[in-house]
Amino acid sequence: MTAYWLLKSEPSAFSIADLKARPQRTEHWDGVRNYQARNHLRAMHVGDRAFFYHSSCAEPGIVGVIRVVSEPYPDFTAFDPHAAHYDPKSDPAQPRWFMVDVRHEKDFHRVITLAELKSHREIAGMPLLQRGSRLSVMPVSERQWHYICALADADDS
DNA sequence: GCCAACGTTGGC
DNA sequence: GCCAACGTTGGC
Repeated sequence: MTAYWLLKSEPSAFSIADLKARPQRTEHWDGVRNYQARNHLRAMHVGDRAFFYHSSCAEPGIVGVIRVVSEPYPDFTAFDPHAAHYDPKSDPAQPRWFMVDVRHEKDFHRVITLAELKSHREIAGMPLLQRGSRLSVMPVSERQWHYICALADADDS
C-alpha cells in the first residue's frame, strides 16, 4: 500500500534541484531531529511518494514529487561529531534518528505556494496548514495528494 | 529582522 | 512532574 508524504527542506540548504543533480537523482534524507517527524520517516516504505516542499524562502511551497527508494535506516550523520546535526545521544547500537533514500521524480511546472494551498478548503485538514505547524515530515492523504497533483497539472498545457 | 509557535532542557 | 528559559522553525 503506497503512502503519501510531504518533506520540507530549505532550498538554501538542499533544494529539489540539488536532489535532481545527485547521482541517480538520489540522496539520503538526513538531519531529521524531531520525534514526530522521525516516527513518520520510520513508517515509510519503498515506493511511497512525497511532495518536496521548499521552506524559509521567498516563495514557500510544493515544488515537485520525489519517491522513497529505501526502507528506513539509521541516520549515520547523527554519529558524526563534524556533521551539522550531530547528536551525541544517538548511540549506534541503539540509533535514535532514522532516514530514507529519496529519488527525484518530477518538478512541478510552477510552485504550488503555501498561500495557494491555504486558499483551497478541500485540503484545509493538512498538517502543513495547521496553525503553528513546523513538522518537517508529515503524512498526506490520498485525497489531498490527488487534489494537489491536479492543481499542479492544471496548467501543464 | 521580527515574532509567534513549538519542542527540549534542566532546576526544583 | 511542573514550568520557566532557551533554542529553533518558518512565515511574513
